[in-house]
Amino acid sequence: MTEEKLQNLRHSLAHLLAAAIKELYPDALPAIGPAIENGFYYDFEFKTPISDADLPKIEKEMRKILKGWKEFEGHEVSEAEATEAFSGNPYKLELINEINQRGEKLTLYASGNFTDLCRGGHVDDAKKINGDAFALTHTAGAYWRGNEKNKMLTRIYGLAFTTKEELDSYIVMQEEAKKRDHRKLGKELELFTLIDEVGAGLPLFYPKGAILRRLIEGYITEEQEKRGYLPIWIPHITKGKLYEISGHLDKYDAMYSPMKVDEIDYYLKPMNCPHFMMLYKSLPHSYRELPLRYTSTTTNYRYEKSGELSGLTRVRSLTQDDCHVFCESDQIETEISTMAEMIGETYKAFGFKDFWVRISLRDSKNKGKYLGDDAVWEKAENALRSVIGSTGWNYKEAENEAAFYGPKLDFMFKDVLGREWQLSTIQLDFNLPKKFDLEYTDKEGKKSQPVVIHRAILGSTERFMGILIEHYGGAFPLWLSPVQIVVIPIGEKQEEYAQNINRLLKEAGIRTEIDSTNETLGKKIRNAKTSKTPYFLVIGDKEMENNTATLESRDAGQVGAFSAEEIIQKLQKEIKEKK
RNA sequence: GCCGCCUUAGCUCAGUGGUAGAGCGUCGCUUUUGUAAAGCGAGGGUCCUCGGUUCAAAUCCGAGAGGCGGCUCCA
Repeated sequence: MTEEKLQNLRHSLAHLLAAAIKELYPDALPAIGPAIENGFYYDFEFKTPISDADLPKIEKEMRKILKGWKEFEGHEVSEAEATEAFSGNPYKLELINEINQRGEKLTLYASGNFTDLCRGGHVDDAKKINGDAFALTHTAGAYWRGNEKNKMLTRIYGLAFTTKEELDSYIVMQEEAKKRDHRKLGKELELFTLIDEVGAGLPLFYPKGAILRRLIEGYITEEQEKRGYLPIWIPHITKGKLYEISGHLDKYDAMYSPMKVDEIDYYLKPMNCPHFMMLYKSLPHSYRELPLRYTSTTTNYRYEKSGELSGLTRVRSLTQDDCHVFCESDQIETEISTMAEMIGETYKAFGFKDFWVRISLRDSKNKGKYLGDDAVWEKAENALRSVIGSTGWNYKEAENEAAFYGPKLDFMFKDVLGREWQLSTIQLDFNLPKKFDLEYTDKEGKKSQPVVIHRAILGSTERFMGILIEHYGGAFPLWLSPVQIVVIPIGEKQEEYAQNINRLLKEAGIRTEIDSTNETLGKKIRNAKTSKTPYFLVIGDKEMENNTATLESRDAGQVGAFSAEEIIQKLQKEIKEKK
């Protein structure tokens, strides 16, 4: 079945859902019901609330109605006719009005005794809908037209495929994906946790999680320093004055309430840009220093709405690998190119292939609403386009998506449940240099204003970790594994010898753990495997006699018996290659 | 924040108005193990919190906190 036909099938099922709802809840008002990835949804205003428990009943009704359906009959109607047909339904009336305003034709589609306002796109014969190949999955609240000022409707989601087999295999896939959910693995592998008494959206990291964080952040630090990026450090609380200058104080809504220190308001920092600006401003600068690349990996605190929080992907304490490059406008393209190259290398190192880039540009028809010089905008937008165009990455240009202060690139990823998240970002900022009155002395000896490029590769360490955990399903490559090898003495007799091997590995910089518990070998191996550690060593009498240890790999099974030196060499070689 | 669901031992979860349960983990003893779970025993709970109904509440009702699925903005 073609993608278009599948869309038609799904859209037809949305109609069927609405028909069933009208039968079961005559006073419910249907609003809008499109086809989506893997299925469909329909939004309704219910007079009495329904919940997931009502779905089986609705599904049953859908199958019953489906039997009486043949084809979808469409016909054009006048505005008066349409308004008449949907009087009492403010949602449909709003849509009718808008369609009419746009000068488009109004069409109604009917099947059985259900009629809906619709632009078309259904299966030509309702018999083509397989009653076993769809399923209602869950209900959710959704604001009318996605605007929180509007009424909250009840959305019913459904899955739909051509055959029951496709539906079943999709459901099985979802079950498998749930096993890789970073929130589940975070607990199981002792990486991080959320604690009620600490607060919502404030994750705490166990030793293994802290090591993983350090490895990820350390990688970025190393890559940056190779390229002439300079570390800075900034405090986490700051006078309100700073945000008055930056303009965030009355515009930024995710700031925590201030605390009084000596009668003055101090804020937890929700972003780092103003501090970077101040540090730049506090020294005189020459064109010879540019581009000046300041970086800092530092935590921000943002008040995110409670309902928005989710594991590590949406939190209230987020650590950014932040960077601000101060440069001349002629240097924009080279700087962005370096950034893109670093981002590409980072994704490769962490095994990320599945992402796309959004290029947010200004509204070309309304250039007046943007801040900054037209020529600089032009340069910046072209630089973003040409750099991304030459990488071969998937990208979409999004006109009118740029901030008023500059265009940007956002790198988008999906989590195991198919939700999209932004990680890396490159943003031009023509506003802050002005607000902070930044300058440098140019070649002619005159004061000039630098361009600021804001950039984060990880985006936030927490979110990056969430995506990373799911990407590997917790089975990290050797260089990223919090524990790289478990040393397993079979019994007490080998304990001392095993401790010695463990020490040699540790001294060589290998992250090890020794399992000295009073358990059977089988149990110790099971524990090593369920912890997803890349390697383990078995040490019994045989190994002791030959001064070796038996190496087994998570991915490749038994490797063989080696001396401690050989094992160290093997692991170090693999770490170097993979990284 | 809003709509819906959920919250019982460290973890996964049974338990629908009448004295709080299981498996795993933890601790102790026995066992000293050769490639995915040894045996026995012990300990562990303000049943998320506060309030209400009831002779009696983990269970029913209300409010709050936290988690989950969505909606708008964002890393």
